Amino acid sequence: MSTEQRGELGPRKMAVLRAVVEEYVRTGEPVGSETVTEHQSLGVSSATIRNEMAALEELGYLTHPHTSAGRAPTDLGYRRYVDMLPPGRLRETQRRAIADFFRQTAHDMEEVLLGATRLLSTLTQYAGLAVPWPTAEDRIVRAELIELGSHLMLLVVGEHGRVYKAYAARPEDLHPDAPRSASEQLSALSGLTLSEGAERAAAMASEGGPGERALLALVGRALLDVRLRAEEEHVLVSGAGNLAAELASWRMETVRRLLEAIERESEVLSLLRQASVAEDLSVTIGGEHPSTELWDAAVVAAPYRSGEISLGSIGIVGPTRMDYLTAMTAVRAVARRLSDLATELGAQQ
Amino acid sequence: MSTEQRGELGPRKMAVLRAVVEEYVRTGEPVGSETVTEHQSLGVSSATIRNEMAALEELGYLTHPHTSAGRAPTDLGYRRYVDMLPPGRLRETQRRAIADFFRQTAHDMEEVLLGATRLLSTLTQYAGLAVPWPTAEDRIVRAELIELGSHLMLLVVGEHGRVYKAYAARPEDLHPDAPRSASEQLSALSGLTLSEGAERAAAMASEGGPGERALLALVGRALLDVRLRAEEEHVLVSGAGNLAAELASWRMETVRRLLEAIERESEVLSLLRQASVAEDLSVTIGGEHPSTELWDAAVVAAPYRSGEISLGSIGIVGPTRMDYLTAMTAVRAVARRLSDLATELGAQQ
DNA sequence: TCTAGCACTCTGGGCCATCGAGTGCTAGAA
DNA sequence: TTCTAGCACTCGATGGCCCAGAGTGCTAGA
Repeated sequence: MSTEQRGELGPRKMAVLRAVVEEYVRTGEPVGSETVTEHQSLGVSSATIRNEMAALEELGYLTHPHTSAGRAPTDLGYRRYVDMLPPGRLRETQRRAIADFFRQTAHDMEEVLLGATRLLSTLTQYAGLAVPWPTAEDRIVRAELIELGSHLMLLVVGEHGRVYKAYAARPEDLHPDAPRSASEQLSALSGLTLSEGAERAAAMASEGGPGERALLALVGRALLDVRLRAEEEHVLVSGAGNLAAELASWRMETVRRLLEAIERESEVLSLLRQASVAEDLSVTIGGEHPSTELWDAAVVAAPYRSGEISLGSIGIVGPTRMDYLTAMTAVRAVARRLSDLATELGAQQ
Repeated sequence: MSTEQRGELGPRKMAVLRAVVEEYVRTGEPVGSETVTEHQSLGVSSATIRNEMAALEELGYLTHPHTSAGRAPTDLGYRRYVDMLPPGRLRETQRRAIADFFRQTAHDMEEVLLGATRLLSTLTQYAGLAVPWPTAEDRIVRAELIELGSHLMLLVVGEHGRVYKAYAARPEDLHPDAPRSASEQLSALSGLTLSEGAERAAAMASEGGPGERALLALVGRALLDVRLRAEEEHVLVSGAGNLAAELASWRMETVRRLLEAIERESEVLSLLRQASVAEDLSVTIGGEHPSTELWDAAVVAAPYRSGEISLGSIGIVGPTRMDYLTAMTAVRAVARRLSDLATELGAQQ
């Protein structure tokens, strides 16, 4: 059994594949054997390269738009390329952009995340994405009931400064002191998770005095509502316009479907969720995506963590014809800095 | 001086202009005199229409891509068309979509707004926009200091349930009771605007005991910070993908620049800010926009109010070749419902 | 003032020849 | 065995050409 059949390419085939991918990404034109010989210093003639390219095509890594055209990578070719890619280094300007961003950043993780997607979209010229995992089991630091005219607002502050709100109509027969006394009782919820808090409030309602009973029951329901909404995930996006830019090669319809898929969130969400279990980077390319909307796109994502706990994923979407090296390097760097920040904040809090 | 020179078109010219616009919007093809005669029942021949069209071109309402092509509206032509357009009626499905949305809506205005842009984008197939005006003069309902590990968080609740956060490092020598006692003092800020609150906190700092002094000064600074950030405006967008869809006629570059301009916010912001002073609808078309990015786009926007106070603007962006009647009707209807909701909430609170 | 008729103009599409990039193959060199 | 030089071949892209058709502008007459 030859090494090729076992899926291991010889070093020269690798070099050729790499040259084709990089040249194709650069120019967008199918790459001919001549170009590869000029570009790479392999010390072999174009005829040899041609043979190698034919072999790579046979193996499914390259295609041929038509007989007399050069080769372009298939999704599988990109995959192979990505898998062999050694970690890259950031350009100085990029390094500085990242450092600047994390130097002047706020404490609010959600805000930082949005900024980080923007950072990624300018670093890579693709669209930046982020998904913070939902925090259904966030712990309550404070909970209180606030009167706003004819409504009551339940305000809950979670462990990391996250704020949750829920509204309810103010009961008709509310005693003026009731919100205050209920709020005092709510201090008992500190340290509980949202779900535990909801249960506890319900329990307190069945024990409490008649005046508080109604209010506490209401708080219990509101907390359940908060917990439900805290479970919802959503994707932060920046630089969607870049997708229309870089992708002059795409048809308008493709761009539309991609933008729609991103806005609909679900596809991207499940993708980034997968990324979060990955150790490091996760790259998915074209046909590897389950849904057709993303068949012309590639997603590079990485989890960010506080210590060992995965908090979410951050990454980019772009065309399959992507500068993977730059994209991967940038995503990796940003994810790492984000993890550092989250760990630092988490450890302190 | 003829009526035409005074800028008033005869009724037949109006009818022709209208027919050309609507046919062009429908098909995207330049419209010939024959088509207009078939389509409209004006009872005149195509030759007469040709004369009218030539006159309309002379007046700058129509153009001619080339000699043997039909006419397409200019920006000025669209403007004229929009100005003469009688208010339209919603289709039953649209009416229902709007009613459904406002029936099941939450109390949180920001959340409702985002939903409303989504609603508009599905109603019109263009991109939905909204800008809530900043609330630098929001009044403080509650302000408190919360300990989060090594940080302190200042949490401020505004009049309409808006929540503001600011973080500060926890002073080294903080007395365990200090945050609590400071929080108690902060109840004195209720009813003040954010700026007044900042001043007041600073004043309290200079009067208070040595333990509280530092904390209150910190609160004053944090409130200033909150106020600054509350002044920032930003645009909510939904359905950006629609822009790539409807606009198959556009070049990719145009779409990109438009999407970028939207994401950059500033252009759109100033546009919607103008809309907010308008009584009712404001429509800006193509070259009427100051910045070139929007020269192929039209924006339909309307303010929404609580009582007499303008709270922000909501609207859509699409191509100049837009179904203005549908767009205007939808924006008007949604803005009205939004005003009703805001008024209702505002009156209660 | 409107209409019928007609000559004129211009674009878009189909067709064709040409060009050239790039291939695949074969035969010979290393 | 592996590589290379050479060469015939393929096929899309490009540009010229022509024609049909849509739509105009104008003129003369109702």
